Parts: sequence; structure tokens; C-alpha cells
Amino acid sequence: MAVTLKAVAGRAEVSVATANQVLNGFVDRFAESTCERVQVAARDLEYVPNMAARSLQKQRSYLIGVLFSDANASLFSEFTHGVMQGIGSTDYSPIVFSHDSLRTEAKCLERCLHRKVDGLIVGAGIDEAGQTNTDFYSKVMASGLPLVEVFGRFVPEAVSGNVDLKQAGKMVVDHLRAAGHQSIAHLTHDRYDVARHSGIGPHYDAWEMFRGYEQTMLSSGLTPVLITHPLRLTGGFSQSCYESGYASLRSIMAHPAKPSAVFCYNDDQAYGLIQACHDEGIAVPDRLAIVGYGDEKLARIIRPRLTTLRRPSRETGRRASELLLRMIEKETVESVTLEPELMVRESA
Amino acid sequence: MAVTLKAVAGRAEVSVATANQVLNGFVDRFAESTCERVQVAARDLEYVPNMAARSLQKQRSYLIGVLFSDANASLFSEFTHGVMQGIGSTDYSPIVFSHDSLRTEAKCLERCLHRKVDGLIVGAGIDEAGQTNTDFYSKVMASGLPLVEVFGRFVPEAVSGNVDLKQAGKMVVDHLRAAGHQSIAHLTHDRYDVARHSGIGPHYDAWEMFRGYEQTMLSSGLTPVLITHPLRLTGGFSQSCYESGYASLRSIMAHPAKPSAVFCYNDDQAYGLIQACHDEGIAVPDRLAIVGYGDEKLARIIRPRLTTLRRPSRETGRRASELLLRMIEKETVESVTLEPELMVRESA
DNA sequence: ATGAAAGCGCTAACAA
DNA sequence: TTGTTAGCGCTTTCAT
Repeated sequence: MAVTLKAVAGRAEVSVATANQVLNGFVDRFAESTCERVQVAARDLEYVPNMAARSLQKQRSYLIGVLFSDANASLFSEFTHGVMQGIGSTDYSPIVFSHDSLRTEAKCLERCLHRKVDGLIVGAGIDEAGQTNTDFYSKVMASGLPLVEVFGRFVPEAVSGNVDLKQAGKMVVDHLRAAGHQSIAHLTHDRYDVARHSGIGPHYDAWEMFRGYEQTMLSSGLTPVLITHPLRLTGGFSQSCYESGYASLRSIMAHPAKPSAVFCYNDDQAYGLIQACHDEGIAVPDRLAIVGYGDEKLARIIRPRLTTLRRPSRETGRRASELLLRMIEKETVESVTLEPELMVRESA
Repeated sequence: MAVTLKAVAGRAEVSVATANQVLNGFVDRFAESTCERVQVAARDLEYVPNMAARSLQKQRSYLIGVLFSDANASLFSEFTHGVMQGIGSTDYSPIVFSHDSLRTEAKCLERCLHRKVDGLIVGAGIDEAGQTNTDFYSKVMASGLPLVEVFGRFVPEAVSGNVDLKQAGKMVVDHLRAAGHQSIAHLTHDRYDVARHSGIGPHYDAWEMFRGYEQTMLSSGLTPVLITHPLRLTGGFSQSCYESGYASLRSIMAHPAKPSAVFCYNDDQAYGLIQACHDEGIAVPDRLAIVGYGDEKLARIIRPRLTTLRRPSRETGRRASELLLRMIEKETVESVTLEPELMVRESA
């Protein structure tokens, strides 16, 4: 049915070996006329190499596994688009899985391993108890499989393509200070410091963001005001964040530091907080300025429009897959850091 | 490196042929003790078949291509999750691509074909001019490649796993009538009737939804009120819908039929409309009841909470992949229809 | 009831 | 400069 190398070789009147070499770029080993004939034949027949055969021989699947946590569902599409860009016109294809629990995450990973993916891009999850699949991933890495982590750092040894959340904290504080705010609170959730209490290391996103905020506040001579709120985590991460944001207004208003601005862990918390302000008749941004993180589509829709840090999702996908491809080629690579962008709108 | 069938056969002291047969379920051809030995050996060695080799021999890639339009970005994660469920524990893996233009869509399709996927799940796009990749897909189908279409019907011959949008129209009208509304408008976009003017056939989602609305109105003795608004389509589909919803309030209020309720094409339009009402001081739902379609996370967040039809995204993915697998097995299958669910909240 | 052998399409080492 | 050859790991037909 399909056009094989043999067919191309036949048409060009050379051996399959020759055809193969020519088509794989070893043109300088052959007479120009030979190369010409082979290339023409391949084009005429619309030859496409059979990946299964190539895989078998090369001991590579030309597949990269992408594991994505539902917690980031809203940027899944952007992210996979970026992955595609990074893969470009190489022979690789992404096999993509989205997971909503540690169990399904482990299952997805298992599938990728069975498929013998050449590398893995991992957006890991964390459950209500602060548990992760870190050990599983560590084992995978130990086996030598290239792995790039995105949207968090739960696998300490992994190369990562993450947003610079310390910088995020700094950008927001600087922006709010410039607008005259002195009492700037940081709203996050009750697991923000899981990085300290678990083996995850100092790179849990909430912790990193908090540290960026804290350091900037201190070095600006301001007092950090940390407000945390528990996540219910039934009904999904996003919904829980919204609710925690809503519920936190009370703590914010009751706080002795009388915050005039709040930097939220993510957009969902910010939406919740804005809604609470609305319900309580608290003017945003006049009485309380609010900044989020993420810049989902809703940020431009909600009123007042949300001032927030744009999370470069597509770029994350692109950079992560570029890194991974280089790792697969046995290059040594460093983690990359992506910069957020402050989108100043109405809420701050 | 990896455990091969040969290794299993060696350990069980049988030939590879025997080991293979046993592990593929042809147990009744062999002595019970033989089967036992093979199975034990496979388990002990944690044997996993090499897909590349199997593919090569079976002339199947065990890959299914998933093409997804950015226009539905918000449900991508849910959808792929469903695809995974449908694939279950079969040997198939999804290679997933998200596209944001006809060009990238075609490129993704091309990649899938090069990879020789065994089947395709397609969420097709449509551009500003109403163009689609229908011809491309038709050609693919003509070649015999199993294809299931979701989230729209741009490929007339394709098996589809779509939501019953006629039913959606009916459900909403019935609900609003029961609440006493007589003048119920349908807000959609200016391409709603592309189905009539192009070769796409009568299944463009906006058209189907309109027809369900129209038929129910007529059979209830009410006069359909159609309000369309152009989409800018720069800045993405979602954003454009929001803007069109916002801008349409003017037309709605100026309409001689004086609508007391509006059924919107999607949640984005509904958000826009709600926001416009808010800005103009029009009470929702008292003065104007609003119903959307989609039930994205925002629907529960916006105030008033949006009454909307839930679009079963995960189920769509699950059913679509189930259908596709059956098609790959040469079964004859029918398109399936999924039912939306009315989520009654505050806006209507 | 089991095994030997050919071959899927491609690659790479070696021969000519 | 080009061709011959031996697999990669699995499936399947045909002997035994």
C-alpha cells in the first residue's frame, strides 16, 4: 500500500541502502546524479519513511510523552500548541495525557513508559494531602529517560522550564509600591509552604512566589503580610481557589496591617476576592487593589478588568520541548526560566 | 536493554512463536503447563511488547491522532481526559495537536498522516471567511482512514460524536417558557447560517442550535427573535464572542419584540451580555434572563451565576475514542449524540 | 502441541 | 561510489 524505500530505490535504480543514505542527508558520499535520481524518485512517489520500521531499527520511538495536570486545564491548549512549535518539523510526535489525580497521573506515566517514549514533559500534580508522584518520576529519571518539568518543581533533579515566580513577586510589589501602596498583602493557600515541610525542595510554585514577594517587601522596607486560606479541593483546583479568594476578604479586612493591595497566588483567587469585594461594597481598586497571576481569558472579562501577570504558557511548551529534544540528542542542558509579563488593567 | 519476547521464551524454555501466541491469548492451542510457564516468565521479567516491532509487522501504528481547535480551548483538558478513558487499557495512544488556524490544522493533519495514525478524532476549525479544511478531511476519509468528528460537523460524511444542539435549543426554550417568558431571543453570531451558504451541510453547530430554538418557538406558538452579531475574530474566538455578546445588548433592547430572555450561542456571549447589562443597569434575570451554552468554570463564578447548558466534554472524548476504536476494528458504527444538561443557576 | 523460518521497512557495518 | 548483508522484535504460516 504505502510507498517504501524499496520502491524509491527501484525507481531510481539504486539499492535501498543508497536511497536510504541519500535521503538521510549523506549526499556527499554519492555521485551528484545518483542523489538527484533518488530525490526525484522520492518526491515523485511522495515517499514518507515508515516510523515503525525506523523506530525498531534505531531503538527510538520518536514519541515524547506529555503529562499535564488538570489543575492547569485552562492553559492546556496553549501549552500543547507550544509543544508542537518546539517539535517543529522533527520526526517527533507528542503523546499527550491529562490527569486529575495522582492515580491517573501514574497511569499516564506508565503508558508513556510502555510506549517507550524518548522523553517526557511533565506537569505534575499534588493532592489534598500534599502528596506527589515525585518518587516515581525520580525512578524514571534515574533510568536515564530525559525529562523536563513544567508548571512547578516536584522533581528536584529534573530540568525544568518554569516561570520565574520570584521575579513575579518582585514585579507585582514594585508595581504596587510605585502606585503608592505601603501595605501589600500576599494571598495564597494553606499549602504554600509545603516546600519546607516535604521533600519537594524549595521550588513549589506557591513558595517561590511567596519568597519573591517577601524578599522584595523586606528590601523595600515594608512589612510582608501573608494571608493564607485553606483549599477545599473538591470541585477542582480552580473552583477551590476561587472560593478561597472569596472567603479571604474577611481575613484581609480584619488584618491589623490594613492592606490596601493584595497580590494573589493566581487569577482564580483574584476573581473570588473581586467578587467578595463587590458583594461587600468594597471598591476595587480604590479601596483595595488586586493583582493576580495567570492572565487567563477571564482576566479581561471580569470587572474591574484584572491586573495580572501573564503566564507564558505557549512559550513554556515550546521551550520545554526544545530542551527535551536536545536532551534526547545527549546534549547537556540547563533549566530555563521564563519571564512573566505584568498586564496592567483596572484592578490595580 | 529492554525485555524482549525472546528473553521470555528463553526463560520459559519455549520458542518465541509459542511465547507470542500464549501472550496474545491463544492459550487453548497449548498445554496448560506451557502457558503457565510463559505467563510466569513474562510477569517475572516484566515483559512489555515492543510497539514499534508490533506496528511494523501488523501494519498498524497503534496511534490515534487528535486534532483540536483552539476555539474550544477551555475544554481541551477535559476532552483529552475523556479520550484517554475511551482508549482504556488498549494498546493505543493519542497523539494530540491543537491548532489555531486552518494552516496549522492542515499541518497537524499532515503530521498525523505521516505518522500513519490508525484513526483520527477531529475538532475542525473554521476561519473568519467561513472556510474549513473539509476537502482535506474528505480526501482522508476517502482513503479509508477511520475518522470521528467532534464539536461540530464540517465533514459531512464523517461519523460524529456531537452534542444534540437541537435538543439544547428546545431545552432552553422550554425552561424559559415555563418561567413565563414569551419573548425569547436567540443571540448568535453572523456566521450561524454558514451551513446553508456553504457546502458544509446542515450541521454547523450554530445553525443546528438555531434550528432547535426556532422549531421549539414555532411549535409553542411563539415568534422566534434572531439576533446576530459579527465576530471580530482577532484576539481569539472566545474573546470575540464575549465582545459580540457585550455589543449585542443594544440590538436586544432596541428590538421591537422586546425580549425578556436571551438564549446565547455560548457562555462567552452570555458573559458579555451580562456585563453589558451590568454596565447599563439592566437587572439580570429580572429585566432580562440570560442562558448560555457550555458551562465553563466561569459560569459558576460570574454574577449572577450563569444558567447554562452543560456541554459534556469529557464524555465526548470518551465516546469519540470508543467509536474510533470500533471503526479501526472494521465495525460499522453510527454517530452518537450526547445530551446537554441544563444547569439552572441565577441568570434565568 | 510446538517450533522453524520468513518477513514487516529501515539502518549500518562492511565489502566490493 | 555503491551494493550486500545482517539484523531491530514481533507475527504468522507451515512443518513437524
